[in-house]
Amino acid sequence: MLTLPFEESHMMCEPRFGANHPREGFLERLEPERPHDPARSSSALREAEEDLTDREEDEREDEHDDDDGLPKKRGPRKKKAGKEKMDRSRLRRQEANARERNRMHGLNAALESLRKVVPCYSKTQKLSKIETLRLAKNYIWALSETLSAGKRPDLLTFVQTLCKGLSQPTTNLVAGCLQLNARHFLTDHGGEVMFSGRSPYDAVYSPPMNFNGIFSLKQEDPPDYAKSSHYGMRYCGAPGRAALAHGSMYRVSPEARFPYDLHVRSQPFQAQGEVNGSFHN
DNA sequence: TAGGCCATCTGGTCCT
DNA sequence: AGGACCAGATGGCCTA
Repeated sequence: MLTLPFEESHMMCEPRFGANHPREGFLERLEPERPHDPARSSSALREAEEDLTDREEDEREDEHDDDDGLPKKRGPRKKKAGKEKMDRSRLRRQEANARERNRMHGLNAALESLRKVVPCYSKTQKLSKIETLRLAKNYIWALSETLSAGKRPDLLTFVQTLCKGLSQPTTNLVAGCLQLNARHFLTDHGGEVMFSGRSPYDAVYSPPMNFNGIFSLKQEDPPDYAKSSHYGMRYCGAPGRAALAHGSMYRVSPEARFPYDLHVRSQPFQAQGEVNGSFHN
């Protein structure tokens, strides 16, 4: 791990802190208001130790300067200047690291909020970053398709769209969230989700939970979705049945009932324009 | 134990 | 000059 910038040798030794070297205060000055993170704390502490060790060396040098009251030149000034430059460079690096951490934390926070508005959010079984982005893309696409069609999609088509390009575990998770049997989906090499050929309605539809308007089922969840999300899918009834072309890519007749109502802020949306407007708000 | 995922550090590049 | 952004490297953790 490249976590030992510049000189490392002193870090292998016992820290030489005196009782009057407040580490914590220094750390707080370095990176204020960060949530506790063991890994991060250790690295920050390491950085702080480096810095404090350097300062202590400076102070020790200064102690020898005034034995006879005259300022003594100890060692080349050039070296001191170089050391100051190095200290400054190191400090800037530490500050840059802190900014980078904060930036990544912001990115992760945004990703977490995205997780909460795509289907199948779970605190305990979090989607990976890449799967979250893929699922979000598919979700937007699926909703757009639904709007364009102007009618309810069938569940399996919807899930099929959701699962395009997702890994098998995530596909299973999505199918599980939607109370579908994942056996009915096959994934080809291109990541396209195919139906195996069995009737989708062989799958058991146990009553999905209405999760405050979000299309996230069977998951434990904070109850503030209705507040935080604009769009959701609400389960509204038992699915109909549709004929399948046996052994072919799964298609469902348009008459098949989709067991969900699309809702915008708990109101059935009427037009795509409204949705687009809301998105841009 | 290998592989996936993640957090962090780091140096480079671009922009203000 | 300094901050934001990015990608590569690295090591830790977890799971199959």
